[in-house]
Amino acid sequence: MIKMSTKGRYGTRLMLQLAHHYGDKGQAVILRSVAENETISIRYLEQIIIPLKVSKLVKSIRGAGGGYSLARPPDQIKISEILHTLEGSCCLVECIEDEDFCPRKPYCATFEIWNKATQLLKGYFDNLTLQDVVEIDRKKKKAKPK
Amino acid sequence: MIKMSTKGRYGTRLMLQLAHHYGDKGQAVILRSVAENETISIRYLEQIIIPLKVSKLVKSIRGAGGGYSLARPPDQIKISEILHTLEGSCCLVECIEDEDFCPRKPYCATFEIWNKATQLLKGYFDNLTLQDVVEIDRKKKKAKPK
DNA sequence: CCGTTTTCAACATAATTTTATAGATTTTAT
DNA sequence: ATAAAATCTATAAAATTATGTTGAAAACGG
Repeated sequence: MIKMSTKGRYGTRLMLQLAHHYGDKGQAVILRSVAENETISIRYLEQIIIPLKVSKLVKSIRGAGGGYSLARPPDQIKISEILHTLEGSCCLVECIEDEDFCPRKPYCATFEIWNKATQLLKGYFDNLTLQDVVEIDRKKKKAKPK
Repeated sequence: MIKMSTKGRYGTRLMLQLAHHYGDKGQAVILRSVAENETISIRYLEQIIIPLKVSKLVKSIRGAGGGYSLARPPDQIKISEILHTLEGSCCLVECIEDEDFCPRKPYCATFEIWNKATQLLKGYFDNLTLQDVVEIDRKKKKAKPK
């Protein structure tokens, strides 16, 4: 399985929840409600949101009445940014980003094919914003309400 | 990191080695030589080659003078077959292949985007054969010999 | 034909990373 | 003060990655 880690998947869903409330007044979303809506452990979400905060994709407000919110409008957040933050990158193999990861690179044919596949993915996620996903979500919920 | 497991990566390199010797007379390749060429533990290669054998991508010959060889010509082995055997699939997320994996599917926007990304990858690996990779390899070695 | 070597085959174990949970602390609004 | 919420630290469970040990089949030399 060429799989995304749970961090990337859960993190995107978390960001999607925040995106849905972006612009609401008094809009900070608390992790507990995300945890309930998405049935993900709140403790795990805490670990996931830290890097999102560090990379300035979300803001936090502490204390009662606090919570998290997007640091920028959803149409200015690329999915590739989320993945890059949570997965390190959206590369299929480390040797693509990390120059020194593997000495075989200059004569490695498999590097070429993983690299090409990675470019395909990157191209897709670079041109996809949180706003796009919000719209997919709304359309889908409309088509099949409840 | 949306990463391929080492099984997929090492396994492809293993298959590439076998492909290079396909057609040689007395061509069975021993794992030890693959292990040395690719600097991968021979024990780990043994674990990787078992599923490749089960799915009939490689044949084995036991005993002295034995080894492994491709079960079909390299231009008739798709990279997607190798990945499917070793990774379970080349899906980014399990919910794409496994119907029952996640109940959120009917109203999950992220499913849509992981699915689309998976189709991109699948399309690429479905149209790429071991022979293609062998040619990339030969071209690369020619360009920068030794 | 017999034993030795070569190789695959099977099983068990160890190390590492990923995934997930738990408890205690700090900050802030009311 | 009190309660709500983020933050910090630790730990546990599971999967992935890797190694070690022994066994079994086939070829080969004598």
